[in-house]
Amino acid sequence: MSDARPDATTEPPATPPPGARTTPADAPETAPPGTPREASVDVIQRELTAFARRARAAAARVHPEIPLVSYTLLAHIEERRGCRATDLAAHYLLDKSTVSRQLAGLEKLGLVERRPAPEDHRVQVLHPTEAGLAVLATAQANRLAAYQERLRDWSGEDLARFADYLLRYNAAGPEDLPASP
Amino acid sequence: MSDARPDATTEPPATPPPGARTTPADAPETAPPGTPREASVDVIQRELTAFARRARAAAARVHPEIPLVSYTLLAHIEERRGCRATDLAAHYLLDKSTVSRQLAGLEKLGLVERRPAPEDHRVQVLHPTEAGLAVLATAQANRLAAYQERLRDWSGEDLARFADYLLRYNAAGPEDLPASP
DNA sequence: AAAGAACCGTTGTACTATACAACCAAGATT
DNA sequence: AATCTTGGTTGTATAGTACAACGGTTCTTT
Repeated sequence: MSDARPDATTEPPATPPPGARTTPADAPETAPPGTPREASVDVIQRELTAFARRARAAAARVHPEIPLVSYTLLAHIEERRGCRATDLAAHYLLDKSTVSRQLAGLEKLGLVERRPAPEDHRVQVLHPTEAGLAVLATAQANRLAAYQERLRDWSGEDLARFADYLLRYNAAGPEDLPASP
Repeated sequence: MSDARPDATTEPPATPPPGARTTPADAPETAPPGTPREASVDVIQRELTAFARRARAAAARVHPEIPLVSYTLLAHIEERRGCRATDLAAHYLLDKSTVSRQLAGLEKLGLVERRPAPEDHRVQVLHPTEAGLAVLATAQANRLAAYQERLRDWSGEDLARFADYLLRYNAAGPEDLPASP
């Protein structure tokens, strides 16, 4: 309660927007049994958006150590031991230049290492350094812990299903992601 | 267009991860029935993160009309007819200055209107203009349509449950959101 | 009532993330 | 060889954001 925040902590509109909605969805706080598809989709849209929106704001707080979004890239590099910059760009829908600069930053911080590929002399194979792995490990641990905490009260079944839904949602590919600003 | 993203799903796993863990976008795994809590949480964490990351990238494509992230703010203003700038800042964990500038942009585009409050002369009550409402309606429609498309194959039950999970997840409040970098 | 604290919003400054375009270097095609 | 293609870097520009300092307001306290 640091500040006066009368309206809110949660995204779902306190008051169902009267009219002006394109859908009859009144954004129920908890989806009742007979929720029509449109309503559910609307809620999903809004909630995912809310998540994405807040995620950015919260990011800095979680690992201020890694000053960059490039934490993600580092994670990816680690995940598949050794990858090219282009892979990262493709995977995250980023421009080559962006990735290039991010990597430059990571390298300057001593978190990644680039090695020329023996075969193709154009590519550089990226590897996390020791420091990179360490940073990554703690960051990951922190984040996972935070999620564990947040999801503490959930039943195992719900967790599994939620995870499943998310996988399914994301599996559709990044192309047409209609998400939040 | 020589995009940097020919495909995000086809990138060759330069070195396939030895473990069971793959990247969501590459290998949509399905959470097996007996998934332990930790695994589920891990998946949830990763998938939500992935979503957040991609969301930003996709944002511009969806509504290029509204050049700003401020679409969100506009939506919020509309949602609760009339609100103050500080509310927005608090709600989205943004700095006052950021909100101020975003609003300036929206105003310059003729999408919002600020009126001094009769009572308190410090505050300005924000209202969407006609144009603002229109823009918002179409943007919302587009986005919803995109989601509908993406979720086309889902059963009504799954949609309802997914929506429910998201609500539940987000309801915990923005404070400790441990999300993606 | 005067002084001070608290609040709302703007402006100055700075930095990150990002895109697009132009470019260079190394392979691949013809 | 000449030309396309691909991987990466650099130049330039633009959002979005934060932090700090500030000028008005309103509320509290003396």
